[in-house]
Amino acid sequence: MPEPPIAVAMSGGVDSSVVAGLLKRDGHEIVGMTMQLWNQRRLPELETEYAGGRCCSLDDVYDARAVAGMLEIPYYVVNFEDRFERAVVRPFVDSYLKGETPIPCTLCNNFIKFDQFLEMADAAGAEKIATGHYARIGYDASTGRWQMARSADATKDQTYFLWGLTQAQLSRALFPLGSMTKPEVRQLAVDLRIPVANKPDSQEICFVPNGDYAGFIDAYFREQGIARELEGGEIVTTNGDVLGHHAGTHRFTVGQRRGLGIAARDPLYVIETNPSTRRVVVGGDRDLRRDKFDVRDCNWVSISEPIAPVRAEVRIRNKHQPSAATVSACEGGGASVTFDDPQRAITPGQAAVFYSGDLVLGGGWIA
RNA sequence: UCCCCGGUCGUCUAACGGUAGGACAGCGGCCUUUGGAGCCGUGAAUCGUGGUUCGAAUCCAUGCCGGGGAG
Repeated sequence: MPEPPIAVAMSGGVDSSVVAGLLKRDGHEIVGMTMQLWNQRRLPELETEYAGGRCCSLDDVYDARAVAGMLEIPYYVVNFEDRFERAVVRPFVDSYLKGETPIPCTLCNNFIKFDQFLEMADAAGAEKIATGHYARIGYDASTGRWQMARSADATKDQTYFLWGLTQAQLSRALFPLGSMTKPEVRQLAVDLRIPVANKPDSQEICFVPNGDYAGFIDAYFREQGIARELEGGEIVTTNGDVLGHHAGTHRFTVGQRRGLGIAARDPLYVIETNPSTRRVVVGGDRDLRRDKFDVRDCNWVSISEPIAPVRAEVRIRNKHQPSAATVSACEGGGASVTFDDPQRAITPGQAAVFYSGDLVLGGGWIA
């Protein structure tokens, strides 16, 4: 009885190509799939001549197909554009207009890569899916839970974007790169004769080609034919003194320094954005620090929802050094978090991920 | 109309008569599978005109502009 195939999500980049190569080398039956998530030509006004390093470009599909061909595995391009727009792009836009700062990568993981892609794997007869994410998954027989831990390569760890995965999703996911370092992966790519071994890592929001997310939001609204009223407003201090004007609160996020255009004795940072008053509040570095905040829609990963407050190291942005805190789960699936020491720029819409050492306890959305 | 005070990078602000410097803002790069942050680099000024002086942002005269004053 042959084992069912493993569906490998192949972006055309080094990491997922190595995953496919590794599993193939180890004798697994695999099927390669590339998710088509966004048509880069949809908003032509955002086109740049520099097209590398983002998902769903024709070059990336070409690369993925070439790797699959070299490995002699079945390969499909699956079109998830509708779902991607509904579950990722629109929430991303709405979030900014609400004065938040979204994380599209986490939504994409929750609703695309570990949801619709699993359905596609079912259709291909695959029980497991494998991706090039840097994180570790394990099963704890004593609690009966799937656990997630930070990757061996701390600099590449992606658990900040994966905290939303459910037990059901984790039970079917394989992260073969979680115990490797990036240099090892690149070396492996050479050893396995993967043609994209030297391709640069992707970065920035995959559906925003030039890094100008505000420009994307504007272009998206124009494409949808939705006219927006004037969005400019005042830039004010925490005391309400007007220092200047801006062209839309969605162009700012908490902690932001550049782009304010206001000269002061010391640097000014965005403290909060308020779409209803169209005000952007600015202040000094010390005005950014807070120790207490709430999260909503928690997902508990390696442990079940705790009844008593738990001590944890909490990360509030991808490259944030997790910092000691107490986390108390609340009614309704949220939690309140209190850092031992105040942290800078705790931003609504971003995620807070709770760790115990390398173990991902869970996470939630900052309210 | 008269009398004071003051005019330096985009902004704020330094410089015994001796290379006009800094901060903030801007711009560029690095970093980064979110947005920020951070780091590195970079352009940019003595209100005009005369004069004194080896040498003027600095001293003198005058004009212009801004603020304040017994009309």
